[in-house]
Amino acid sequence: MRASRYFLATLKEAPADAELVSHKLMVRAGLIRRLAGGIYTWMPLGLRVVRKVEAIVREEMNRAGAIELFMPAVQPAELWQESGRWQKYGPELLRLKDRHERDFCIGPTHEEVVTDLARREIRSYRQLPLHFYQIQTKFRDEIRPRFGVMRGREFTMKDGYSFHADHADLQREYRNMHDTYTRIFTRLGLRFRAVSADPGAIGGTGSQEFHVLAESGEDAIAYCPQSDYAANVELAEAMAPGAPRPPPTETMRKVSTPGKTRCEDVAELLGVPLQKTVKAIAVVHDREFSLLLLRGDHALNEIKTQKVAGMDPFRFASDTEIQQNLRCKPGYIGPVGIPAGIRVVADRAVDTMSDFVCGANEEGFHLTGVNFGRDCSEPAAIADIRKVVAGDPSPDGKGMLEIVRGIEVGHIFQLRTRYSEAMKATFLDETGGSRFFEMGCYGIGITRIVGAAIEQNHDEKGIVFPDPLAPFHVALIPIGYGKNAAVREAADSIYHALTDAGVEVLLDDRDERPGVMFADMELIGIPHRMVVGERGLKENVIEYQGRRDHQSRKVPLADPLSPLRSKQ
RNA sequence: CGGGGUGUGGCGCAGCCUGGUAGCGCGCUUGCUUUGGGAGCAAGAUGUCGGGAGUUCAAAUCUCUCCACCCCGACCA
Repeated sequence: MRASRYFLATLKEAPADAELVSHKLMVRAGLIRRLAGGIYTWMPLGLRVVRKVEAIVREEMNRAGAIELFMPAVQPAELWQESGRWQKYGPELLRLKDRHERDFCIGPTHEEVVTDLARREIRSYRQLPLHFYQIQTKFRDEIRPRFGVMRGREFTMKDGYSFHADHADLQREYRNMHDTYTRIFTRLGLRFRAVSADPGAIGGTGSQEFHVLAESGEDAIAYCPQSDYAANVELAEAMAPGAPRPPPTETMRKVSTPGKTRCEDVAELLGVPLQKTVKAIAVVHDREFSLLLLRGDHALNEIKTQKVAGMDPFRFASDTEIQQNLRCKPGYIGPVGIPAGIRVVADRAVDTMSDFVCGANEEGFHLTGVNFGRDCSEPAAIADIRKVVAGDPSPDGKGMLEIVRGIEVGHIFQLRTRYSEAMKATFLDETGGSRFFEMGCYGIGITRIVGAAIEQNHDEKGIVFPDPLAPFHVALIPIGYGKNAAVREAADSIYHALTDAGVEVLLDDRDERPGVMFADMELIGIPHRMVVGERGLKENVIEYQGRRDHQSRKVPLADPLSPLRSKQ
C-alpha cells in the first residue's frame, strides 16, 4: 500500500473525551472515530487490525472443529419470551418494533436463535456433537459506555454454541475451547490469564474468563503465583482464618467517637489496629433488614453475598431504613443491643475476632472490647462475604494470593440445558427417547481485543502492535521520494520485493518531511521500519529498526527481507 | 438513574466572573524557500460560540429550559 493513496487520519492531539491510553491512541492513530456514545466507525487502518484478529480466531475455531455460520442481528421477541430473557434482560436489550408493531430486539447474544436453529435442524444423537460459531456485530445498550471500543455499545464478537448428547461430551468441548482460546490469545501475542468466573446472567455451571493483563482493566483477578489458581475477585474464596476465636480479655466499654463514622477514623482515634474493628453494613432482602459484619480493613463482595441463603437479591438499606430499624444514624451501627428480628451475617474473619471495636448504635459512640456470645448474640450465619486481598491464602492451599487487573476478552460457559429446556430443544438418543441438548457457549470480544492489545503494547510514541495484529508489517520510508530518482527506484524495488514475499508494506511516498513520516509510522504502531536514503544507498544499505528497538541497523539493499527473517 | 463536569472553526484550548470588534496553537489552501525526527516566511479560507426561550439599547458572556458528551457508582465479550 502506498501512503499517498491510502487514508491515514493521524492526529497530533487526542480528543479531550478520551481517558484511556488505548482509546486516545486509537483515535490519534486514526483507527476509529466516534459516531455516538459507544458507537464507532472503524477507519481503514483500524479495520485491518480487526480483520487480523478475526482471521486468527476463525482459523483456530475451524481447526478446533467448530463450524462458522451467520445469524441475524435482528431477532423476534417470541424467542426471547420463550427463554424468559425478554423480561429478565432489562434495558440493556435494545428493543424495537417493526411496521406491523411486532416486537424485535437487536441481538446482544445469540443463545435463543441458535437454540431455535438446533431444535429445528438437529434430530439425532448421531449428528452430535455440533459447534456453531459466528463473528458478528452485537448491540448492548450499556449503562455507561466508556473507554472507546473497550466498552462500546456496538461491537464485534465471536460467539460459539456447542450441542452435546451428554454432559461428559460438553465437558470435553469446554476443555477443547479452553485450549483453543489459549492458542488464540497466545498467537495474538497477548499476555493473558484464564480465570474461574461467575457464570452470571447467562447461567449454567462451569465458567472461565480470559483476561488480558493490564493496569487499566476493569476486573480484578486473584491468582496464586505458586500454583495455577486464578479467579475473578468476584468469585475468589476468602479462606476461614486458621486460628479459633480467642477468649475475651476485655470488658465492653462505650467510647465517644464524635464525627468518626469510618472504621479507619475510629481505629486512628482509639489507637487500635484497623483489624480490631468491625464494620456493619445494613442491607435489605425482600423487606427483611439484615446486618453484614466485616472486619474493618475488609471490603464487601456483593457477588458472594448474593449467594448467601436468604440474600438473593439484596440491596443496601437506605439511611431512613437504618434509622427505623436501629434508631441510629449510619456510621455508628453495630451488632450490640439490636432488636431480635434483625439477622446478623458475619464474615468468616469476623467470626474469629474477640475484644473488637464496633458501632454502639448511638450517634457519636463506638464500643470497645466487644465479644460475641457475651455482649451480643452469636451471628445467625457465618459466610464468606468479603473480597480477597493480596496476601490472603490461596484457596488451593498452595501459597498466597496476588491481585492483578485484567480486561475480559473471552468467556467460556457450560450452559447445560438452561436454554434447551426453556425452548424445548431436544434430539433422539440411541434408545429413541427425547433428550435436551447439553449446551456450551464461548465468546471472544473481537473489537475489545484491539483496545486491550494496545493497552498492553504502547509507548510514549504510540502503539506498538504485536506482529500478528499489525495493520502493516513494514513501514517503508524513503527520504526524498519525490526528489531523488535513486531513492525512489530503490524504495519501489524494495516495496515489490517485500510485497512479492507476502509482506504487507506501507510505503510512505507522501514526500512529507522525515520527522512527520517517522512520527506517523510510530504512532500507528507498525512493527518494522525500513528507511531508504541517499546516504545509505551510497553503501548499498538501507536502515532497519524494530518498533521497540532504540537504534537502527544497516541491512543490505539487496536483501531487505533479512531483518524480518532474523526476527522469526 | 443518582452525583460531578464540559459544550467556542476539523483537533486542542483562551475569552464568560465584571455584557459592547470572536481569539490562540495545530491542521487546511496558495506561493516561495527548506528537506534524515512533527520546517520557515508570506498570503488566505473556515464559526447560526450545542439548541430554544428570556433579560437588555446590546448576550459566547446573565437567567430559564432542553440536548449532547465526559468522569465517579450498579453491566459484560
